[in-house]
Amino acid sequence: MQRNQGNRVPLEKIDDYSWRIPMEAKPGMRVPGMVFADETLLQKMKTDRTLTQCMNVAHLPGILKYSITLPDGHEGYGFPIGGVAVTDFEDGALSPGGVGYDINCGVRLLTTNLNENQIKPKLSDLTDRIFRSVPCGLGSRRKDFRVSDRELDILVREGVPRIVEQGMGRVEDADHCEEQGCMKTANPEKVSQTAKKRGRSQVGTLGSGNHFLEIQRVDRIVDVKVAKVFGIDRVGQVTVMIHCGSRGFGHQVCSDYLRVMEGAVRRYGISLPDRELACAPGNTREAEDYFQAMSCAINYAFINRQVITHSVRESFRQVFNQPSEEFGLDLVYDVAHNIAKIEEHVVSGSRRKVWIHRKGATRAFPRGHPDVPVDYRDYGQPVIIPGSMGSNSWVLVGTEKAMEVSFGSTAHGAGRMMSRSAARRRFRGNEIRKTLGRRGIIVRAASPIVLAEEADSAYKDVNKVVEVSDRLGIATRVAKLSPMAVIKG
DNA sequence: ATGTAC
Repeated sequence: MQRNQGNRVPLEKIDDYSWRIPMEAKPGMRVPGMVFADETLLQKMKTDRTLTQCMNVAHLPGILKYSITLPDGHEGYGFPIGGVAVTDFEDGALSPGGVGYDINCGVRLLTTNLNENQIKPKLSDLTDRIFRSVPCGLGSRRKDFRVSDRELDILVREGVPRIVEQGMGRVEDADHCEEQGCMKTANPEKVSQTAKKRGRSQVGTLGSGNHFLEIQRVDRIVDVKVAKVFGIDRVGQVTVMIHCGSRGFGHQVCSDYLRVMEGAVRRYGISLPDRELACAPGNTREAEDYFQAMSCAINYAFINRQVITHSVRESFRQVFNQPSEEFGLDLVYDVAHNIAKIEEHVVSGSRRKVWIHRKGATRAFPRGHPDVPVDYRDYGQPVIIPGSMGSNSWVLVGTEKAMEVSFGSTAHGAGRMMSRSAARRRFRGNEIRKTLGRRGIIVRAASPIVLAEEADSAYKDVNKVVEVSDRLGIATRVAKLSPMAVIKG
């Protein structure tokens, strides 16, 4: 049963990949909506509340220019997943729903100097070893790495550099993370004890759902020059991709502050079309507290991916009996795709400080931007887009066009097409495993149910999503990756 | 996404 709510949302076609929802579509909209998609992806958005939610977001106090839905957009909590909302820094809204429950869910990519044929004899052993050392699945905990409340406070305040100091990484890793792996605005005093308790035993765990760890091969190089700068120089080269977030810690921070924001909505008399958009003006205590707590969760996800990276490097060392540096295993980049930050953008011709919410959206800053790591400054930031299980993933590069039309942002992945429950009814985990096996892909999963929920055909085609980004020019294609082994929650 | 619940 589909509600087809989106059919009632008026759309004006601007070009083949851009559609405007006019301000007149719904009373109370402060700006138009802007949907970046091709005809096919747009049709998919009409089967759920995506377009309605895009319109709802346009009601946020202080929202600027337009409410953006990206090609992978689908229905989420209040805001669509695959969306960008920018508000005025002084009195514009900051909203937990615009970030999502999995704060700083994100992706990092490691390159190796191995070719697929060199890794194949050891692939099964390597996958097993990683699967054993990185706990995955719902509620998974790390037995060999637990921290006290005091240590957790230090970790979430200091982020990746702290983990590196503890011997779980290389000094250069931090430079290849968004925010250098640490939001300086993190303040653990604003995080509840419940969140900390949940977080103590989950640093270095993968989680469940669409999270995964893959050993991949380079399938195709589109932009040879930029690929080389990112450390990708040949088809068949082996890479490792880690996709996960802030686990129970971030989830609890989101829940805690959604409640705070519901109070703020009443206190400041904010009128919204959906209570799931709960927010506070940026210059209030509530917004500041959320930002400081969310910054801790952002750092939590960064260190989570850093500790997992360490486990991957250790697994390579053990399986091949050589130091991991021998294989490269360099960090290309670590991107966040569920995050709110303070940035500067040009709006109506003038430069201003704003709150930016990227929910299921990847930053795509161009060459020359000071926030792009020095190693990539002349080319643009690496944009890493994970596919669904068994499908391709992509590396793109940020552009000036993204700064002009999407506040320096692009899509974040395939985006669901079928609900989890529908996928469970339609597919069997073991069948999915066999299908992947026939394609030569090794699968290790904590639960067969998750395999069914995450079946590739429950998702949109990531290649199409990436194609729209490339055609629009809001991040252009660099290299296509395909899985050799996949570890799932 | 998440110790499937105020």
